[in-house]
Amino acid sequence: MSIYDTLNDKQRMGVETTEGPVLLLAGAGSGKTRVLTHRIAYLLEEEGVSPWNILAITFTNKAAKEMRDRVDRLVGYGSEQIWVATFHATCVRILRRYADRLGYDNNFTIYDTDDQKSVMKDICKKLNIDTKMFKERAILGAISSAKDELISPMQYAMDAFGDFQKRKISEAYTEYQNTLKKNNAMDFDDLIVKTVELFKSCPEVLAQYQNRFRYIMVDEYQDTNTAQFELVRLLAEQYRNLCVVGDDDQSIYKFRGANIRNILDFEDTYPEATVIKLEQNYRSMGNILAAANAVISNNRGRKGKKLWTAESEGSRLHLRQFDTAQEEAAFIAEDIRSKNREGEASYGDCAVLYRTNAQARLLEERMVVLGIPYTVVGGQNFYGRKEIKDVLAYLKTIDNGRDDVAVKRIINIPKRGIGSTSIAKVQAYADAQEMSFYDALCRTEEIPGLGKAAAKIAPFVTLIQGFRSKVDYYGLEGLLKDLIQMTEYEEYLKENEEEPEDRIENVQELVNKVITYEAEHDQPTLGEFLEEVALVAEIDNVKDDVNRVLLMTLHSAKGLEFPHVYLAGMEDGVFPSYMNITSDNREDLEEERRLAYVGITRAMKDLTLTCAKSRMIHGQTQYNMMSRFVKEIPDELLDRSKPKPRFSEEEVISAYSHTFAQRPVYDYRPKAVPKPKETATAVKPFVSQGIGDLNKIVGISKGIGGAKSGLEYGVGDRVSHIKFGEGTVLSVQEDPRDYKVTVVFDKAGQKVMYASFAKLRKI
DNA sequence: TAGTTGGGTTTTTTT
DNA sequence: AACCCAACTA
Repeated sequence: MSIYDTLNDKQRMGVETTEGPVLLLAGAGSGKTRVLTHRIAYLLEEEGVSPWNILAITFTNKAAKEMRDRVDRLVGYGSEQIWVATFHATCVRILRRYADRLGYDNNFTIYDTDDQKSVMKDICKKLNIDTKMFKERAILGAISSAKDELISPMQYAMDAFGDFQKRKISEAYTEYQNTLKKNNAMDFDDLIVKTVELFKSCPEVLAQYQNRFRYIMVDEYQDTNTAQFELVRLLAEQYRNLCVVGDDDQSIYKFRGANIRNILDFEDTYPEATVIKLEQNYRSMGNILAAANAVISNNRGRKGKKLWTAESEGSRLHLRQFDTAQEEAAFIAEDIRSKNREGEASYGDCAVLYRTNAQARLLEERMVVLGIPYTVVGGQNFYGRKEIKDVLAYLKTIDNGRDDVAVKRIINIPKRGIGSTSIAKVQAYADAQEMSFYDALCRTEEIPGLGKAAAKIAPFVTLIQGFRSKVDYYGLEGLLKDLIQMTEYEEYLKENEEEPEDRIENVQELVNKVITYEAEHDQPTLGEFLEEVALVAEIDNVKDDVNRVLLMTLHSAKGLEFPHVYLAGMEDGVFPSYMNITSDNREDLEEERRLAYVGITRAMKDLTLTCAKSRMIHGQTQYNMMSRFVKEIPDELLDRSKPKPRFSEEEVISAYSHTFAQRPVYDYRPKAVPKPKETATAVKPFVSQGIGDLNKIVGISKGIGGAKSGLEYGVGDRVSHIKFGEGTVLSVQEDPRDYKVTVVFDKAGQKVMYASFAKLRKI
C-alpha cells in the first residue's frame, strides 16, 4: 500500500509523468493540489530528485504554504528545500541577488498601488499632463498592461507614434520607469518584467537557474500573463520538465493581464506535451455540479471538458429573490444562524461570496446584529492602513534613502511645519543636482530660498541618521519601538485621527508582527521584513481552522471550498457587472461567466443563490433583474420556494431593533485640533455601543447555540506566544474583523493583540 | 502652513 | 455613500 494507491488513473498519470512538458487540465475540485503534492513526493521518493531541483509556483502565499505542509506530511523530510512560492516572491528572491546587474541596488523597495499613484501624480505635474483628461489610474493601468505584455517604454513609444493619447502615456511610462529606478524601487509588475530582463541580458544567471530547476510546476496556469509565461518558458528551456496545472474555465484575471491563450495554446508551444484531463470531481454534490456545467457550457472559447461526480445529487440549489439588498443580507445571516442552531453547519462551514467588495458592508451589518462570528477577506488590507503605511514609510526611509515616496510621506508626519512649498523647493534642488530627495534634505544649507524651513528639516535628517546608525545595534524590534517613541507617533494619532485607540492598536500589532518575524528568521533584516510585508495578500492571513463565516469576493474564493456557500447579489448589473454587460466584447461576458462557474463550484453540499430587486449603488437606488447566469441553470435543479420564516416574529423584530440603520451620519474626516474628550463622547459611543451590543449578542448566541468562539483558547487559559513566551488570557474581545486578545505574559507583561496575527497556542 | 469646505469621482475583480 | 482633491481662509 503506497500513498499513490488512493489516486485515480488520471491523477496517477499526472503524478508519474514527470518527464517533458505536461498540461494538466484540472477541473474544479478534481484533486489538483493532491496531484501536485503527490507529484513532488513521487519525484523525491521514486525518482530520487533532490528537493533543491524542484520549483513550484503558486498563486498565493497561502497556497504555497499549504502545498509545503502537505508535501511535508507525505514525505516527512526535505520539503523546506523545495522552492515553493508565488511568481512575485520567486522573482524578488532572484532579484535580491542580481538586481545590481540591471542597475538597481539589491535592496530595492517594492511599490504598492498607493506609491505608484503618488509617483504618477508628480510625473503628471512635471510633464504637464492634464489629469482631468488622463487619470493617473488610467495611465498606470496602461503601463501595467504594457508590462504584462513585456512591452518596454521604448517599444511603447514606437507603437505610439501617430496617436496623441498613446504618446502622452508613452512619455509618462518612460518617466515613470526612470523615477522608479532613481528611487531604487520596483512595482509589482516590474518584479516579473525585470527578472525576465535579467535572464535575457545575463545568460549566465539564467543558466544557473535553468540548471537548478530541473522540475518546474505552475499552479493556476490559466491566470498567468505573458510576462509570467515568458519567465517560465525561459526557466524550463533546458530540461523542459514543465508541468502546468490549470482550468481554462476558471480564468478570471484578464483585467490583471492574464492571458488565457497561455493555457489554450500550451500544446502549440510544446508539441510534445502530454495532456491529462482531470474530470472527476470530488468536491460537490451532483446538482451543484450539473448547475456549474450548465452555466459554463454557454461559453465558446474553452478546451471543453465535463465534470462528473460519483456522489449523489444532493439537495437542489436554493434561489431566493428579495425586494431590497437589506432583506437579502438579513436572510443570509438568519439562514446561517439557523443552520448553525440546527446543527446543519458550523459557522466555519459557511461562506458568502459576492462580486464587489462594497457588498460586504450590508452582510457584515447583519452578521453583527445576529452575533455571528465572521471574517471579511479583502477590502482594506492591514498593510494598507494609513497608520501602518506611515510607520512602514519610516522603516523604508531608514532602509533605502533613495525611496523618495517614503521620505515624502513622512517628512511632515508628525507635523514638523514642513509644508508643500518647502518640499517643492527641496525637490527642485534634488532634480537640478540629480540626487535623491533625501540627499537633498541633507544639504538644506545649499538650497536657495528655503529660509527658516531649513531649521525644521535638520532635526528630521538627524532623526533618520540616528535610526540608521542604531539598526544593527538594537535589532528590528528595538528600532521600531524606538521609532514610535522618538516620533511620538501615538500622540500624533491621538491628536489628529478618528478612533486613535484602534490605530494605536494596529501599530502595536505591527510591532508584534516584527517580533514574530524576528523570532522566525535566523538572520532577520529590515529589507527582508519590508519585502515580506509588501507581498502578502489578504487571503494569506485567513486561517481556516477558525470557526467563522467567511465573507469575500468571488475572486478571493478561487481555490477554496466550503460545505455551504451563498452567492449574493445575483443580479444583472452587479453580476455580471454593468461594465461587462455593456461591453461589446463577447469575451468580457465569458470571463464573468467563468467567475460564476468558480462561485458555484466552491460549494460542496449546499448552494444558495440570492438576489434583490433593488439596491443602492454609489448612493443611488438601482433596480436590477435576476442575473442571466441564474437563468442558465436548468429549472429542475432549483428550489425557488419562498423563504420560510425560520424564527418567531418577536425574535426577528428584536434582532432588527439592534440595526445600525439609525446610526447618525457624521463626517469621518479628522477634525481640526479636536479636543479628545469631546470627540470621544460625540462620535465614539455609537460605534462602541454597536460593538458592545455585539459582545452581548455573541455571548447570548454562544449560550443558545453552543457555538464556540472560534478560538482554541478562552479567558483564563494559559497560552504561549512565539516571542513573549507564556501567559494567561485576560480577555477576548470581538472586533468586526478579528478577536482582540489581551494576555498577561509572565515575562513580557500585558499585551493586546489580534488573534489571527498573534498565533497564540493553548498550553 | 494648517485646517475647512465644497465639488467631483468612483473599483469590478488583486499579486 | 464614501473618498479624494483643489481652492479658500485664518
